[in-house]
Amino acid sequence: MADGTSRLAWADVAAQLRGRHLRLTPQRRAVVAALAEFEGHVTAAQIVERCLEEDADFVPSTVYRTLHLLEDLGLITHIHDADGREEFQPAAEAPHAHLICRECGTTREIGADELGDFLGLLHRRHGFDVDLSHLAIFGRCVGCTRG
Amino acid sequence: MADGTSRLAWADVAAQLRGRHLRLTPQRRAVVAALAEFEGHVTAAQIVERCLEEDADFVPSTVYRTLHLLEDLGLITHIHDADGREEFQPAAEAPHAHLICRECGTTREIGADELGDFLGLLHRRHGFDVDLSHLAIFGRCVGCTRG
DNA sequence: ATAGATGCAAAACCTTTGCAATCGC
DNA sequence: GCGATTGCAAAGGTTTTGCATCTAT
Repeated sequence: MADGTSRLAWADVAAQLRGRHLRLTPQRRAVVAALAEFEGHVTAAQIVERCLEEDADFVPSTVYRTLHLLEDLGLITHIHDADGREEFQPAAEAPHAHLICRECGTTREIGADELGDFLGLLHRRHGFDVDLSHLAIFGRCVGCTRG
Repeated sequence: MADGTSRLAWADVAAQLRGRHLRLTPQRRAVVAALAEFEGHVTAAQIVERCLEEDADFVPSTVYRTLHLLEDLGLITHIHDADGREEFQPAAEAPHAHLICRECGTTREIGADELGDFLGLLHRRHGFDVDLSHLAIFGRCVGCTRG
């Protein structure tokens, strides 16, 4: 996607599941819906909470299983946030990294194009292929530096 | 440090502690010694294990408390590894980032000089000051790409 | 002496797992 | 119906916390 905002496409989820003889259950719908709602980086806990609002019978293990399934299907990815918790995001068609402010916790996306030759440099120099969607860059954001 | 290898200086630890009326206990010595031994990125669990070898009376909570204290003092920093566990390292005088292979788990250090204008770019473009020592870059290393 | 540290044990947290029951296909 | 999926409940692993005791300064 050009604008950096990635959405989890229903069609993709359905297609992937059917293609592998996996099932589209209400619980999975709910998790996907929750992911779509947040439109960005979500903690597993946030998904659990959202799903519980919808249906009190929801259970965390199902959420985790679903999230890991979606990840296996290549539909979402996860990074670990500043506190070490899993934070999921739709697998963007245009992969992007995250700038995470250690002071206010704000997360901001930046695309590969904003990294300059960073990726190429690491590849040439170390033969290292960066997994951009798992790249969490910690530091201080503008606001906190000025404030 | 110029060579990228950072050591935790005893003098710094002692100075910081005394300056704040904190105490240099045997347990703290042991943790610092363990950190020095590994000379790099260490898991909290590794420190605990090492300390237990020295003295069976060691207790994990003390290790965690000490590590967090050292971090507060600015002597060490930590990142979260691929599994979300805390991984500590001496606060390098020459800060460096880490290349972490998601396949084999190998970690490799790279200095600011190897990042090209990456840091400057983020600063100019987003006003974002990267905390280099918390930068964990995930991807595939040379070995795993070739293999 | 006295504030700071430790050990212990328990809890908090996040995540995973086994298994019988259930339900989508 | 069959096999995938769920709920439940329990366990696993990591990190934190309260409190009485101890100790470096």
